[in-house]
Amino acid sequence: MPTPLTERQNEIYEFIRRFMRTERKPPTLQEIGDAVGIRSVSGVHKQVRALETKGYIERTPNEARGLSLVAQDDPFALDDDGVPDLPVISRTSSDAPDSLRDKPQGLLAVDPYLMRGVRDPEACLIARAGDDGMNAAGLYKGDLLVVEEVPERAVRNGTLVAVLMGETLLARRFELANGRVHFRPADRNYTEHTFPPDDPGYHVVGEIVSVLRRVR
Amino acid sequence: MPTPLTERQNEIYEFIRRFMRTERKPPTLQEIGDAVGIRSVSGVHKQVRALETKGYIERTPNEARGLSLVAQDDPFALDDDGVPDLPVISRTSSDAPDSLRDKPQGLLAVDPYLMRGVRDPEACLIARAGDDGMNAAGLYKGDLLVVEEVPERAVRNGTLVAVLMGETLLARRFELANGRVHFRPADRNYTEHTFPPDDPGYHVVGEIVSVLRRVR
DNA sequence: TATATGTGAGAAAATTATTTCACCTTTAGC
DNA sequence: GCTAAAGGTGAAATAATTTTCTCACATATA
Repeated sequence: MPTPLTERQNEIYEFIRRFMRTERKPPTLQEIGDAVGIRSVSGVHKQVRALETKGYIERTPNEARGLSLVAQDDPFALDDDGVPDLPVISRTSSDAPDSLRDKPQGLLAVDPYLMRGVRDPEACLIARAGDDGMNAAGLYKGDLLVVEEVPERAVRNGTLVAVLMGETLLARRFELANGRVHFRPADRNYTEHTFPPDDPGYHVVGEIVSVLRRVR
Repeated sequence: MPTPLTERQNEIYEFIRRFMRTERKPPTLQEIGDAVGIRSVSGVHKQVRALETKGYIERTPNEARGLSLVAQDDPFALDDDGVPDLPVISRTSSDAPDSLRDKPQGLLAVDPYLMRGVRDPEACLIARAGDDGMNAAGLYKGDLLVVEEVPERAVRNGTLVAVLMGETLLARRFELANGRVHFRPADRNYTEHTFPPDDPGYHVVGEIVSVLRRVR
């Protein structure tokens, strides 16, 4: 995900997730404070606002328990009937790119119809688009991208891929030309990234299979 | 199985379940009242207390959103908690607009996360966008639109709607101005449609909740 | 006529979110 | 060593919300 959390912020974020899973509702500010040891609500309020601005939670003003996890951890534990649950992934600075699945933020059920052409459903995961560089191709920042993990050498030329640049995950068109790897945005305002193959500056997660987006 | 519920009580109980599934938190008394049509909180309070004494829910006194569902013997009561399958609809010339659900093309599982804000998941269906008039808003021809069926008078101004024009289903922005209904495309190359209300030339299916698209 | 059930207005009581002010620690820069 | 900025903590008061309570009325049924 975008900005990394401080140790304290992560402690609070983890508590919120645990609480929602067991209690089936979001905690209040003082419940958070009691749990992590902050005696004053305003202290909690500040922390929670930090989580919000960093994009980890969403809040509804003036509403009791008015917060929700952004990556939608599923506290209601869906159990499925043939519909695969894919892990929603995010990344913090300390994670290695190839251990993305280790701590999924949550699970999202995806109908097999939206995974047509996938060779291995087990290799699929969901990531959020980190910028608007592919708007002209119909992909927007925040979109949930269903991605099939594929080693870079197996990526077909010209396909849409999810690629990690540092800590942000981007959707781009993958092109290999003249021994160089190009990541092409659909929008002229965004710059194309070019690397020698296997440069540590990027990490191809896989090919984009489908897109899910909440409209309202 | 405990005491049976009256019709009204069941209506309220069902609302609570739907709400908790899509919003991931219990509703407040006024949210319940607004939804089922009880103008006074005390009225709702009484109803909710009845649900509690009959053993359908549990409550924590003085706590905001302090209610939780009690698992019933009936396995479907709490735990149809699976992923809802929505009908995918299309239209042929002979169908009446309001019988869309009668012959669904198929079913598609949609995670509740993609139905946030929906009042009634039962009223949701999936339709395909029939043209590229909303490309600039990120909707493309062939996209699967998750739509909450809503009577036209309940559509909020400025929302994205799915509307039938003859036999094609379009995504458009709905605007009611000067006693006329406007369907605005996002793209200048497409013409805006304007009608007097309830003109037979169009049929509003409902509000667009989310978008699903296969990329490859 | 009782009795049970459902509805509702209005206000009090309790909880919850927000704001204001202040202080402490760490870190980077000079 | 000093200073500024950023991150974290906390007390206290206010604002908004949510729950709870008190009263009343209407309808159906035994």
